[in-house]
Amino acid sequence: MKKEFYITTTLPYVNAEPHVGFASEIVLADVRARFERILGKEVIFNTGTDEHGLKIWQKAREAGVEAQDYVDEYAAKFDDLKEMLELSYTNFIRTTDENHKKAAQELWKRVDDNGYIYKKQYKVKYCVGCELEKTDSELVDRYCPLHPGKELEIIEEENYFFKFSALQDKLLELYKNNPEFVVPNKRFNEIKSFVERGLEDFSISRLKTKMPWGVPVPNDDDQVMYVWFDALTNYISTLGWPGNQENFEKFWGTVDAPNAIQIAGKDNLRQQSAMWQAMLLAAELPTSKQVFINGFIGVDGQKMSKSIGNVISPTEMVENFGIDGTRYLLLTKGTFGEDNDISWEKMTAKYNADLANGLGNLTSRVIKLSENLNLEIEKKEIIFDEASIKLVESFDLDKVLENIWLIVREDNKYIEDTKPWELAKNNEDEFKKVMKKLIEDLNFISELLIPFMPETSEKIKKALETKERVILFERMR
RNA sequence: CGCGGGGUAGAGCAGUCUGGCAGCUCGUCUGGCUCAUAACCAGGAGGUCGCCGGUUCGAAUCCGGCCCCCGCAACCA
Repeated sequence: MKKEFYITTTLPYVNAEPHVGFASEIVLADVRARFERILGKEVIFNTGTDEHGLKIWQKAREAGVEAQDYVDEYAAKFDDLKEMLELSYTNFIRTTDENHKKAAQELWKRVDDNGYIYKKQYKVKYCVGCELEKTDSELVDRYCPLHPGKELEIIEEENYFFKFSALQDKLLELYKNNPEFVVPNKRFNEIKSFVERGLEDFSISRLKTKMPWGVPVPNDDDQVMYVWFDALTNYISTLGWPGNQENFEKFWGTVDAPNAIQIAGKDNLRQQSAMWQAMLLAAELPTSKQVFINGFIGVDGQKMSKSIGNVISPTEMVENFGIDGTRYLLLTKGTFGEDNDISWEKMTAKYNADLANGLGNLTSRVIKLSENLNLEIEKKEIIFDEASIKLVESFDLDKVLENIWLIVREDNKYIEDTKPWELAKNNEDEFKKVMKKLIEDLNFISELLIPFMPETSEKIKKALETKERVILFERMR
């Protein structure tokens, strides 16, 4: 079995505060990364920030600051997530990093050398009122929603295009040869039918005079790369590609044995499982091994949005539930790949039931009962069984946690049945026997929790050692 | 006939691929317990599985039709 493991999240675009959907994505990746380390793999866990493009350029100008200063500030905010959610990522790539820009240019050259890039007239609709380009999807009734009735101008400019259409067969072959290339299956079906319907080439550059905030196109001073082409390259630039070929093959893999696991939200299905793979194929590089597509998070049945005012941020969650509480809630909010629904009310209920009353209270009970005992504990070596490993590999982490919580229930019942507080008074031997099982179970739980809730795992171990009472999760009103 | 997802107990969901007693968590009701974070344990109530039809010994599950809700519709992270 290969000893190296590679996983990457998508790179969030730095024009807003970190979104809880991204927090969920990166926590899932974190658990997987920690898990693979336990299995003895050398892990590269990549994340970072996507920092080029029109929106950022505009925002920086509005704020009256240099674009680089603007993205520096935001990139730091995203890097803060590491501490906030106790993440174990090894790489944090920024698309404004010099080595990344060079990699993006090299990828461009290879795609170009293989004949997949050409120049074409590109028509854009331009709203004079906003002084902005508008896409069809932004229009309402053929007009700009901010300036209804005002005819849009058609501007033509020459852009570079990527021959996405020429990669259709290769993509379909990739999908055919890898029946689990995209998970869950329904998303795989979606992208397959999208590709089968036929692909259109897309523009991958912008005129520098209009939008200079991007990676310069090789051998053309007038154009910069369109943000997607640049940003997607991060997954390999983070490995030192193209300079460090050895590292690249070790982690990203080879054409015969791809090794990269990607995780993304469903809004990224096309970009990650079709566009990016097509770019790799065009450059004759190995594709990803597997792309996991997560659903969206809604609040009380509604879309989470600023205009509705129901946004739940990861920062607020950590303030309320702590690091591991937040990790637990994000991991157990529902089935991977489905849209999940959250709310403060539901999260508080789950937090109280599972963490405070469940694991937390059990720990208190056991610690208190074992206060005056000195027992030899058998440390269990086995961490996860085959079934659990399978669940982790398909990101069904909620089910793994559910199984761990079965032990919590079982032990609560065991305490109820054996009444150790009575045994302590009249049956020393039996008391020791009962406590031995409970302590071993709790120790076992703490082992199992390492990838999911590293801090809690440590706290339980420490409590078992020192016999000092500990409130793992304060009950909420 | 644009593409896709969903409709299962008061709430949130699993189960549908591969047909076999309708399940989980929360809430609720009743009882028990006192080691523990007003925590814990047991038992109960609660569902025409969106609707109609078909296949089958048997359908939440397979097939056909319909209704309702929600995303996306390509260069938008």
